[in-house]
Amino acid sequence: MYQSKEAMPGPAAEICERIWLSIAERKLRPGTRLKEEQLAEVFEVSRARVRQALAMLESDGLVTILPNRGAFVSEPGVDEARDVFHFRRQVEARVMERLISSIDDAAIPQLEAHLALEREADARGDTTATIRLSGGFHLLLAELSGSTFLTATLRDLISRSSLITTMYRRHSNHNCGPDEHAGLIARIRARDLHGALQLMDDHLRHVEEDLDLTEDVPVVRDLRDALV
Amino acid sequence: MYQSKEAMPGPAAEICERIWLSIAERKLRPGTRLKEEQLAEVFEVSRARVRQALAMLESDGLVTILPNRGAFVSEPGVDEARDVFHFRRQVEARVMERLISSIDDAAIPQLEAHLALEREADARGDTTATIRLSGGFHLLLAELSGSTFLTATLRDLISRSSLITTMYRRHSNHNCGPDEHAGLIARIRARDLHGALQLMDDHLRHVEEDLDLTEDVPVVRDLRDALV
DNA sequence: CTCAACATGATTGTCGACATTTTTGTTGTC
DNA sequence: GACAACAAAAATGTCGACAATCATGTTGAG
Repeated sequence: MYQSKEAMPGPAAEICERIWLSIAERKLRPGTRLKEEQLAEVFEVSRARVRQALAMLESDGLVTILPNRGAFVSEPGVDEARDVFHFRRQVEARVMERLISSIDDAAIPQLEAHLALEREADARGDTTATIRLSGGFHLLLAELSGSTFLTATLRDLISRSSLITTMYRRHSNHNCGPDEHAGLIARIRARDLHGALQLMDDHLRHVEEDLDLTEDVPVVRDLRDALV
Repeated sequence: MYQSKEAMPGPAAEICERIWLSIAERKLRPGTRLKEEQLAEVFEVSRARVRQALAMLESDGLVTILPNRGAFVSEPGVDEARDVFHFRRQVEARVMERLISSIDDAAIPQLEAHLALEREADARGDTTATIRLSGGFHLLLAELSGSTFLTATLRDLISRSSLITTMYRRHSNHNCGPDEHAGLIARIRARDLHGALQLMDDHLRHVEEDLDLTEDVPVVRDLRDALV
């Protein structure tokens, strides 16, 4: 879990970014093997860079590295998926508590500006940007709450949520609509903690309910684990 | 935040371990610069190894890496310290909820076995082992709760708590006594959720109150940040 | 024909050397 | 004597080549 957003090894972060985007766009499907040499060629960087990037992505839970075997796009199971969403609801609740008890009015415009970006991306049908900005909204909430820890944790959770969403979503991809975000801003402005908590919880459950978490897809990466 | 305890680059983990221990033993004080070459010489490994280890320790919050400047033992401020403890109380509460709702009796002996180790270390005055085992108890609780996420998060929190404790502790180092852990086991065995939550919260507050978090020690690492 | 042992190819892991950046020390000028 | 520009030293960042490991394909004995 990287905490400072921009202080990490700059050039490697860009590789992360592009791989992340490819996963979000479903170009890279879960289970796909990520060969270092290949990535190095595609991105025109050294293999060491790729290695750094993969290590970061692993700590974000997006890829799984098997020693001497290679890196794969993670395939979170349904139990892990539910775990992530369950925990995320808790964390976002804590964020909201802190935020409402400490936010000053000067911060509200930041939220509205972000919301505007979301609506714009949504309007022009830019799915990738929508997913990204949607997570960014929640992350912004955490940053404004002033807790570096909540921020770091939520950042991790959002990455995983995104991957889970791309794996298990069944309907179209309204990954979490800007409208509900607008409602959250309204509650925050009114310092309505109870309402905000309620809406946030509904919001997150809504996202989870859009997923098909009925059956586990036990695509094992290592056959040794399959025949146990 | 590394999740799988043993699946990380094995040899590098050992370096982590030893640095971690040195920090816990207060051999390495917060703010100390960690030169890669020097560490490589001491541990008789390549500099690349040291680099890996430092990257891990950074993600655990124990060291801070400034690009092109080097790695330093982190110096969490009082606000960050309170943040960590506050969040940790929340996480440990969630752990306890899950644990008590899902634990089976076969797991109890594991807790007791761990407690025995703690008592033994405490009895022979092995401070380092005591600190380590004390954190390990809480981590074991998380593992038994079955949530990989809670476990990973708590693991991170415990690392930071340990560093904070070494920085701000004022009394002797009864970092969190085995006796309170025994109480927790009793509550768990009795499936007494309310009592367990209460005791856990007291326990953690107790640890925090033993610290001197009155004044921030603004030891800046980069002078450029000091004269702003 | 089956299976085990071996050889081959591909991929990851590791290390040492070089380039870059920062810091420290020196010199020279005003 | 103070300060700025420059030079030397040290530490970090980066890269390419080699070694270790794993998967695959082949061969040969039973």
